[in-house]
Amino acid sequence: MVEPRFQRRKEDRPAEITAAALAAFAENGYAATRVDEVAKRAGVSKGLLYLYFKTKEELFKAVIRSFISPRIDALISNIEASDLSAEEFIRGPFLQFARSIPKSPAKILLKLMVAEGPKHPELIAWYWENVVSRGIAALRTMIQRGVDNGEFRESALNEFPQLLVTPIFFSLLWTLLFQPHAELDTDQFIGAHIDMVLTSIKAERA
Amino acid sequence: MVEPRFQRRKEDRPAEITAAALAAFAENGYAATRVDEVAKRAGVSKGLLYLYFKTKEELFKAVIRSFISPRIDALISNIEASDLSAEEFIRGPFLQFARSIPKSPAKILLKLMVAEGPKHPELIAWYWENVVSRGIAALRTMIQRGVDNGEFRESALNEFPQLLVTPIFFSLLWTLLFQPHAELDTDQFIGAHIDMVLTSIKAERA
DNA sequence: TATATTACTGACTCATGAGTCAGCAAGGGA
DNA sequence: TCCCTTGCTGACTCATGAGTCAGTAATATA
Repeated sequence: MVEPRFQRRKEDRPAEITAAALAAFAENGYAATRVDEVAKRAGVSKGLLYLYFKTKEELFKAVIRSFISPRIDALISNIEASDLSAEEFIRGPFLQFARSIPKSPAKILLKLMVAEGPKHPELIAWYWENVVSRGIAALRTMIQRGVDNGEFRESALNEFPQLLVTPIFFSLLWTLLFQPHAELDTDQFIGAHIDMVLTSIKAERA
Repeated sequence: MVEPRFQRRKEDRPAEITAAALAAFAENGYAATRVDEVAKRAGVSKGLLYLYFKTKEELFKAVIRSFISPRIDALISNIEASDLSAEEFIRGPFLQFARSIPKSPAKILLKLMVAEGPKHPELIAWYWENVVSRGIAALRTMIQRGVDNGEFRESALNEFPQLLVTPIFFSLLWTLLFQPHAELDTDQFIGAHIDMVLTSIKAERA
C-alpha cells in the first residue's frame, strides 16, 4: 500500500493557505516572503496556491480579512447585551478583552497593517468600516451609558473613546519591538491605565 | 559656457542620500523601494550611492539613525535642566513635545521600525539604548520629582512612566492608517490624556 | 474495472532590481 | 596649461522570485 502523494481537499485548502501565509508574513513581512515559502508551509505546491488566490496581493488581503479577530465582534455584542454598570463592564469584560489582545496574533496584524496597509486603500477602508468605526461606536455607547447612569461625569472620554484603548496599542508596539530588551507586564500596564481613567472620570460622590 | 554634468560634493552627499531614502522608504517601504529610485531622488547615480553605503541595508540603518529626532535629546536635557514644578513641566514643555511628534516625520520612522526593525536586531538595540531607555528614565525622574515635591501621590506612573506617552503612539498609528477616513485632533487628544493622568495622580489637597 | 473529471504538481519563463566596474570628467596643484 | 587625483556615472551581470501551464494522479461516476 503506497501513500498517495497528495490528497484532494478543496474545502480546507484556502484556510490552510491563509494560516500559513499569516505565519510567513509575520516572520518576514509581505515583500520578503516568497510565495513558494507560503506554499511549502501549507504543504502544497505553488501552483495550487495560485488556483485559490489570483496573486500574492490577493492572498495578502485574504489573510488580513480572515484573521481580523472575531474578538471585536464578540466585544461589540457583549457591550450591547450586557446589563452590567459601565464601571463593572470596564473592569470586567472590557479589561479582559484589552489584556488578551497583546497576547493574540493581533501583533502580527498590526505589523502587516502598518507596513503594507497604506499601499492597499480598499483594505484600510474595509478595516475601518468593519472593525474600527464599529468598535469606537460601541465604546462610546458604553461610556455614554455610564454618564446617563450618573456613574461618570461628562469628560473628554465622550469625544475620544480611544483614550480607553491607547495602552493596548502601546503594548503591541512595545512587545513587537523591544520584547527582548525590556519586558513590559502588559496586564498590569493596561490595568493601571484603566484605573487611571476611571479615577479621573468617576462622578464625585455628592 | 557649458553646465557641468555633475559637481563633486563629497561632504553633502550622505545626508542628501539619507534624506532621499527616508522619503522613498516612507512611500513604499523598505523592500519595495528601488535603490535606483533613491539615487534619482538624491540627484545622483546608483553607483555613487554604493560608494557611500555598502549595501541597501546599510543605507536603511543609516536612515534610521540619522533621523532619530534630536527632539528626544532636547527633551531629556530639558527635564534635567528645568526648574519648573512637575505639573508645570508636564503641562508646558512635555505637552508641547508630545503634540509635536504626530506632526513630525516620526510617523515614517515608526512605520519603518515596525515593518523592518525586527529583522535588524542591532538597530533595535541601538534605538533602545539611545532613545527609548533614556527617554523612560528621564520621564521617571520627572515623575519622581513630582512625588518628592508632594505634588503627586505614589501611583502606577512611577512604575510605568510609559503611561504618559501612550496617546502619542496611538496618534501616530491612527494618522498613519486612518487619516483619510477619520481625522483625529491629536493636539486635543493628547491634551485630554494628560489632563486625565494629572487628575488621577495629583495629591489630594490636605 | 474502465473512463471522465479535476485537484494538484513542479519545472519553466521572464521581469525585476541589487550590486559591480571600467571609464569619464571636475577641480586642485604644479 | 597640463596633469593627476578622485568623485562620479550608467550600462552591465546575475540571482531571485512572481506567475504559468502542460502534465499527473486522486477521486467520482458508469
